[in-house]
Amino acid sequence: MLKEERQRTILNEVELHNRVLLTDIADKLEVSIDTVRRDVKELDANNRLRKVHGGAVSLGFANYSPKRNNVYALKEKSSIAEKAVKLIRNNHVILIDGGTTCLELARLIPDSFNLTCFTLSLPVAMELLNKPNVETIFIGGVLSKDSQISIGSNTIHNLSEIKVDYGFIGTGYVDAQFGLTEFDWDIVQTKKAVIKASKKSILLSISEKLHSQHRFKTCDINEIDTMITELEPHHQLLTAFKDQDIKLV
Amino acid sequence: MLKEERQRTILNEVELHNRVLLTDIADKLEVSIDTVRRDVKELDANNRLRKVHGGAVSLGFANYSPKRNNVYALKEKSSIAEKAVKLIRNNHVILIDGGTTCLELARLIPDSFNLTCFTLSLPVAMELLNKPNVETIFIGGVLSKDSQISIGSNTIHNLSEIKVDYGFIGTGYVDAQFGLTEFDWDIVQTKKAVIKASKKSILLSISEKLHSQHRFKTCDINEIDTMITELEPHHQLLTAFKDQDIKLV
DNA sequence: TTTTATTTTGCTGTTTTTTGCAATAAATAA
DNA sequence: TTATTTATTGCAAAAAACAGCAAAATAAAA
Repeated sequence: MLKEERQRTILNEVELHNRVLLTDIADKLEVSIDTVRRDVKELDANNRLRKVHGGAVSLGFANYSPKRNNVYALKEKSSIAEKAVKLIRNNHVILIDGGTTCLELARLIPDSFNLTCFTLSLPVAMELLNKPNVETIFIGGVLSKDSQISIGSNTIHNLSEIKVDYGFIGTGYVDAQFGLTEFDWDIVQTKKAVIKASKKSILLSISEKLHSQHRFKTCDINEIDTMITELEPHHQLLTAFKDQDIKLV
Repeated sequence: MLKEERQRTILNEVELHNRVLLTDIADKLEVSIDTVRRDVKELDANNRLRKVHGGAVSLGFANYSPKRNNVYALKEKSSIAEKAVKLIRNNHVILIDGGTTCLELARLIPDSFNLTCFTLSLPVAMELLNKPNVETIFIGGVLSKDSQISIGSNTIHNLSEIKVDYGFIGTGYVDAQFGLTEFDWDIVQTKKAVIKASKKSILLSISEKLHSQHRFKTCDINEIDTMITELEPHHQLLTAFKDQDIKLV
């Protein structure tokens, strides 16, 4: 039996079942487990599959990554996300909201971080699955087509049963006077639940969104513990928030 | 024996079996192994085949999809998904499992269909969000990195509270005797819950997965109502399933 | 035809690759 | 935690590849 044949068989088996055990392969091909191990190692090095403890998994399954070609103000959002990541400590339990800024935060979480992450955003969840040491828990519910997050009573109920260290929330509109507001009533209800589920709420908002408001109110500004923008904390645009009971980063 | 003749024989053998062993050829042609080696080396240099340690493989075999962005056996899976879509009626409430075949099913749901779709697969949910008339509900829970679906007790509990018309499930291993099996215990528990939550369970499986088994059992074959493969229902590979209380499509 | 040059082939010893085994370390499960 | 499974490492035997050489076969020239 040629090595190429063996490797082809291994690949077939992996593609077919998404995951295989080295012992099964060794058994099937009637070679020693060391040989299979070496083959899998080689295939892994060539990016044909991914080697895991005890076996191998297909790549096709773990490759999805949301595209971020056309993210508005990506630079600002990245800088916000960078500041946000600095707040996170190992073994924290956090909750990440939807939106591109939060997605950027998820993306920037280092591979080494050991975290438990709740989220109700589909793209954020996808991103978190790529982090080897993050346990991801999706808050289920009816999915909003626009924002790709869970909404509705079921979501709110699920959120009512958890309490996390930090809740990172994005928002539509922020104003020092009127607080956080949104265009969509369902989203507001969900965000309220997110804030309630968080010991500390961290608001991620680019400066453009400051001093704007809309129809439905999520909460007052002082219900938020920390607000992160791409600006320096003492920037003049933020003076209106300085008086409030809120930490600026 | 002419060199041309020998090389022709080698090529024939490679095209027929996709591979040859140098020793076999030397034996068959009654020449020294060095001669065969030299022939193969020459054929390799002319790109007629690919020389490997101990023998040679056909070109197609060697660079079989080096960087495949397409799904394994996509053709078969699409044909299964097409058959599955035909079972769905307007205003049905359905539940779609994970896996590439189920993802293909989600993709093939026509835009005109008015459905309520539960799912525990992240990629399937993403796909369903593109369907204008489908209300998508994600079953939350701990997310499995490998399979990108919700697993764990929370998922199972959530599933226990719904009852859908059709549950479309993919599976790792299927056997007429041993039923549906998986290699992962968590997945098995989840699939059990999916079957329980469905008035009718539809199994989607490409024929390659038939007559294979693994460690943990999901259920017996007769707990499934309908099995869809890419084969005709009367294909000989399916005879073992004909005796069972299961509908073949 | 005979002689010479060239290519092909098989053989020998050496080097490299592959494979399985055993001892130890690491990771996972109970 | 302890016990069991899986990984890693080094090693040795076997198989294969390689390089060089000489005999045999073939082609070309005298």
